[in-house]
Amino acid sequence: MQERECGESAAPLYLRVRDQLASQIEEGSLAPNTRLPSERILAEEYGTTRVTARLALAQLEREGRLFRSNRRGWFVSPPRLIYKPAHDYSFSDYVTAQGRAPETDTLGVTPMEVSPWLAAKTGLSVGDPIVLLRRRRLIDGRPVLVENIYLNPKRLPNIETYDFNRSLWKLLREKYDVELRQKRIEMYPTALVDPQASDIGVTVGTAGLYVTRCSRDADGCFVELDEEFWLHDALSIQVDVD
Amino acid sequence: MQERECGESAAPLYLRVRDQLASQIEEGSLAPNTRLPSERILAEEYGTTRVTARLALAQLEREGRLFRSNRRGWFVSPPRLIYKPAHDYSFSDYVTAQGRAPETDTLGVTPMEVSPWLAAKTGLSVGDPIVLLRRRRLIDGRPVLVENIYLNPKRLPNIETYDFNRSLWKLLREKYDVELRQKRIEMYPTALVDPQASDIGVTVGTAGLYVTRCSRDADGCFVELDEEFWLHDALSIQVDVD
DNA sequence: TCGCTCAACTGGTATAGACCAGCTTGACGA
DNA sequence: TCGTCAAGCTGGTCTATACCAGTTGAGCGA
Repeated sequence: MQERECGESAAPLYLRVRDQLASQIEEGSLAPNTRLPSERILAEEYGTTRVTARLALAQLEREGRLFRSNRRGWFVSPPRLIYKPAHDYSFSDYVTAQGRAPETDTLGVTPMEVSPWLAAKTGLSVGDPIVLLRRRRLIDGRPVLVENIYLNPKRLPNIETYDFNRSLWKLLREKYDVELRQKRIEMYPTALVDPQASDIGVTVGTAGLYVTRCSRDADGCFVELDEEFWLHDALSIQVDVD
Repeated sequence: MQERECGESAAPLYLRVRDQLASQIEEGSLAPNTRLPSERILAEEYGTTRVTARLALAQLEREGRLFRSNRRGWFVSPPRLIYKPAHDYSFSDYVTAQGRAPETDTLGVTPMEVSPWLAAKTGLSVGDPIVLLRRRRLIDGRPVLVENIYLNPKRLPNIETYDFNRSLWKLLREKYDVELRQKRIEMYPTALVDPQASDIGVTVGTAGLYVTRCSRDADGCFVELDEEFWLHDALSIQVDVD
C-alpha cells in the first residue's frame, strides 16, 4: 500500500539494511523461497555486526517478507495464501486453485472429555465426550499451520475411524450428510508458543495468527470447533458479507 | 487456550524470565496498563543483562501481553477489543459498550485523484476525484489504530465539509441516506512502518494488523474504502456467517 | 552402492559494555 | 502561580565476542 519515504542516512543502520534487502525482494533479484546469505556474511557485507543484521532480518520477518527455517537460514516469503474462513472449501482445493501444492499430516486423534473452556464455546456440557484431531498443513513443502479440531461424536459417530489426511469437509458431507450453517469465526494476531511452534518447526515467539471457527449444522447442532495456528506471513484473510 | 508445559530450567533464560512475568500478569499482581520496572532494573532482578531482558519483554509483546510506549516504558496490555468489521457499529459505540473510553483525532482530509491501486479496489477510473480522510483512534487514551478512508465524492457530495471526529457511519446514514450493502473485508498481520508507526506513536516494526474494507450501497455504487492499521494486541476480530 | 560419521556450517542464546534521543520531573525564576 | 529549563531517567541502537545446538554435506568404510 504505502512505502516508507525515508532513504536518509539519518535512519538507524538496521533499517537501512532492511531497506536494501527489501528493495532486492521487490525488484525480484531475491525470488520467493530463495535462501539469503548467512547472518555472518550479511553482517560483513553491510559492515556491521551480527546483532544488527539480525535486527534488520527480524524487521523483515515481522513485515512478512522473510521467514526462517530453524537453524537452516532465512528465506524470502512466498505470496500470502488468500484464505476465506467463511467458506467451506477444502484446504487442498483452494491451495491448489492458487497454484500451490498442499499437504496434510495428521498429528493425532484423541478421544477426550469436554473442558470448561470447550463447554463455553460449544454449548456442550463439561465431561461430554469429544474427539480431538490435530493436523499440520503445508504449502509447497513449508508447514504454515497446525490445527486442533474438536469433533462432536454425538453428531459424528465413529468419526475417529476415518482417514484425516483428506478433506474433513468432504468427509462430513459424504459420510454424515452434514451441511454446515451458522459459523462463528474469531481471530487475533499473537505469537506462536509450544507446542504449536515446535509442531510447525519455528522458534517460540514467531508471529502467528490464531483463528477459531465454531460450526453448527442446519438444526443448530454443534458439529466441530476448529482452532488454527497460522504463520502470520502465510495468509491473507478475506470475508465477503451481505 | 493452551499453556506451555515447560518449567524446566533447561529452557532458555529469556523464556524463563518471560514465564515469571507472564504468571505475574495472569495472577493479577501486574494489572492492565501497569508500568513495569525499567529494563535495567529487570535485568538486575533476574541476574542477567539488558539484552536478555529485552528478549523476554519482546516475546511478551509479540504474544500481546505487554506493549511499550516510546521511551516511556513497558506496560501490561489491556484486554483485546472485540471488533466485528462486518457490522456497521460506530467505533465509539462498540468501544463504549465494552466499558472502554474511545477517542478520535482527524489527521487530515485531502481531495485527490484515484490511483491505479485504488481503481482496482473500487472500480472507479484512474484520475477520478476521491477524498482521503485520515484518522487516529484511541482506547482509554492509548492510540490503537490509524485509518485511511477513501470517500467517493460522486456518491457523497461535499463530504469534506463535515466534522469527522464523530461517527462517519452515522454521518453517511443521516446526511446521505446511505445504506451499506456488499462489503469486502481483507486482513493480514504485518509490521507497522512509517507513517503509520509514528502516527500511532510506536517503534517501526511493531506488530500490527492491516484491515481493509470496501463498502457499496444497495445499488452497488462504491461508497468508501477503509484501510485500518491496528496494533496487533488491541483487538480480536469476530465474524458471524450464515 | 549404500549408510554412517564427523567437521563445518547455520542460527539461537548470552555477556558486557557504550552512546543517543526523547520523556519526566523537580527546582528555579519570573 | 505558572512557565522554563536542566538533570536524570527511559528505551533505542550498536559494537564485539563467546559458546551452544541443530543441519548439512563431504568423505570414508562396509
